[in-house]
Amino acid sequence: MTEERVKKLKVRRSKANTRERNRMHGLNEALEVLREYVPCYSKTQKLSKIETLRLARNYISSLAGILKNGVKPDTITFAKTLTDGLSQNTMNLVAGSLQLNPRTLMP
DNA sequence: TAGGCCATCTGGTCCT
DNA sequence: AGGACCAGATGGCCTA
Repeated sequence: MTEERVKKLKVRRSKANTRERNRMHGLNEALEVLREYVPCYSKTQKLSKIETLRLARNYISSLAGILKNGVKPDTITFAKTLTDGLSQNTMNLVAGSLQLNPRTLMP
């Protein structure tokens, strides 16, 4: 491979890295917006990416259930649906935001 | 100190 | 040829 070719490939890789970085920043911005739409949003105690996605999924599921049945569940049932499959830490945050004792969400 | 989370780099694949 | 997207690897930081 000629020196010129190697140089060209390095430049191309460097540009690709920059684009990839920007792409991931865009993805993170979108995730940040999503964080604001799910319960227990906090600027100081941010949920992890995976927990944000799981909570969003549960939240959508809860809201869909309310629309389908036309009945609003009690707070504990609502909170249990929201925290299904989430970490203990996130459960505590959700419980706090709904002014519930975290113990009420224990399995 | 181990495990979780994250940012970044990288090579592969697909599309224009 | 070059850009977008993706998944794996790696190293740094934080916390239980």
